[in-house]
Amino acid sequence: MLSKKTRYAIKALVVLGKNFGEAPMQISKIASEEHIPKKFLEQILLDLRNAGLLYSKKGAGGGYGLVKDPAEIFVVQVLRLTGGPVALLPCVSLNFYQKCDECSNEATCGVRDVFLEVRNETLKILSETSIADIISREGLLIQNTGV
Amino acid sequence: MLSKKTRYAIKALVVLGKNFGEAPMQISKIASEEHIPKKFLEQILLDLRNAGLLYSKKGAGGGYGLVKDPAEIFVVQVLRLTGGPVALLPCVSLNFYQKCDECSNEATCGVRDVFLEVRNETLKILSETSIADIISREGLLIQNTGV
DNA sequence: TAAAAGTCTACTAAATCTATATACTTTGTA
DNA sequence: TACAAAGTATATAGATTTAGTAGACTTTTA
Repeated sequence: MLSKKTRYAIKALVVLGKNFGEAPMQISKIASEEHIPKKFLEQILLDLRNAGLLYSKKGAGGGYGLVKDPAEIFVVQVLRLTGGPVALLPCVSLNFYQKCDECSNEATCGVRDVFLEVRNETLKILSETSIADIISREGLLIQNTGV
Repeated sequence: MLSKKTRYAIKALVVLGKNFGEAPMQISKIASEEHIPKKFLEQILLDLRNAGLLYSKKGAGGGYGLVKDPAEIFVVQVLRLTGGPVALLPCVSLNFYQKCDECSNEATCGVRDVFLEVRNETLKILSETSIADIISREGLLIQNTGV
């Protein structure tokens, strides 16, 4: 399961993606629109800023904005920045690798092999899907459900 | 990430799968072979037994064994029995569904839509892969790595 | 110069996970 | 029949992680 942190980060980026090109957006606006605790969101946006995904502007009229086009920000990046490993086992994680301490031989572990396959499929989707894709999917879903 | 519980469960089933058709196998043997804390493994095997995957035999010469052929036990079942949801978001989980409390409209949520896709791919793999498959993969890996 | 808005660090409460402890029941066999 | 082997059941402790809160500080604009 993704942590709340990761989920909030994605949601915030989607909102900022819709706002791309406009004036920066305040934390409190994002927080209230997306029902995210403001203080928690502050920390998350700061992380994303320090990672170079967002710019920020202090003072009156300040806020946050995307540095890059939402089509160039991929979901997998957000997971990694917010500490959510893609893999289901530490021994198949690219960025959060750890040896399974109960496993005697990684190279011949059948369990690992299965979860390697899962990771590859997951990674494929998440590294091909951008914030812009999420936004356009929402458009399609709204059409299809007639909401 | 899968919990230790889930990982130990899969490992234990693989060992029992290799032993299928033989006399029941003791907890302590499985525990020492797979480097799993014995007391913890006891609980896990008991769960798997109560779920109908294993039979047990008390007393001297007792132990655990698979009820069904390892080819008929799928990884997805083990995840579910040991509380490891397949989905990365509660709102796309089939067996552990929960509404995202920050989400206003599930039907048109683009984030959800992406993780629905991830879940589908993951589910496909895990519900097609059996304990027997894991065992035969190990055989292949041993050949390929020349160990 | 006051208000708006982000920055930074620390802290806490709750939940969950992992593991251990203890006492009990059943079964086989010497 | 008694003892040892082995599973059953429940409780609990310790560690870690997660989610969220608090508060004091800095920058910017009007």
